[in-house]
Amino acid sequence: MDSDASLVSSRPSSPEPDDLFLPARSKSSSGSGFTGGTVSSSTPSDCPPELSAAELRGAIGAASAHPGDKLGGGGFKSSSSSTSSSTSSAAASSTKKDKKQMTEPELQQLRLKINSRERKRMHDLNIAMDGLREVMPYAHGPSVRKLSKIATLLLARNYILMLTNSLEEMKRLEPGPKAKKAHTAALGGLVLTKGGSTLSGVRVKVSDLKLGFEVQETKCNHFDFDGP
DNA sequence: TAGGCCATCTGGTCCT
DNA sequence: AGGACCAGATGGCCTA
Repeated sequence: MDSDASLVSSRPSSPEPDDLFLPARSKSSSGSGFTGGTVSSSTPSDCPPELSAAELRGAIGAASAHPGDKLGGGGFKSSSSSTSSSTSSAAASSTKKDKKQMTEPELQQLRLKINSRERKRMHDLNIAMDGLREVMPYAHGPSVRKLSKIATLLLARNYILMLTNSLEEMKRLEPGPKAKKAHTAALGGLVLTKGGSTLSGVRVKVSDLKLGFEVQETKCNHFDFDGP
């Protein structure tokens, strides 16, 4: 059936979305309840938050170009979907005709092609969602169910707010040598450089965010984006 | 069994 | 014109 059913089956003991929707601003400075380990920013999922749609598209396309449509073999309910990729050229040619002039099989081929594209698009979206899950301060592992999509998004939002608040708090502190280094590195990982073309990565122990956390530089994927 | 979550299909709209 | 994006509909799987 669902090709991803196995993934879904390992559902997390997801916190209620309402629970995730904490007023992060008011809580962030109090240490937070996150229990995750380290957060790595070395994956494409830590791309800056203000990529344009086109840029995001390019990044996703580069990162998740499916070599061959495995979806067709995924065993979905539509028995005909498995032929979609192999017949895309025929469908493409048929789309050049007026739809009213198209025969039933041609219309069907076109439909299959469109369905296949949509499947791929949704899978890319899920890959990005998995990337987001990976960097969330939440327990990972085979025995732990995945965060749901809505929970992932809400948790990510709060996590960003918490980090932002932590940075603001650090700014207020007298910057000693260690704090200054941490501050700089954290900024590098979280803030876009104006007109910049790359993003430096940091590795932050979330549990230490409050108490002068460790920062260790890591390699980071490069993201091309247009500065404001 | 109800409800939550998900994948897929589908038609419409927007964008390049 | 073709592809990307979006939202509604549908049906399957899983858990309480």
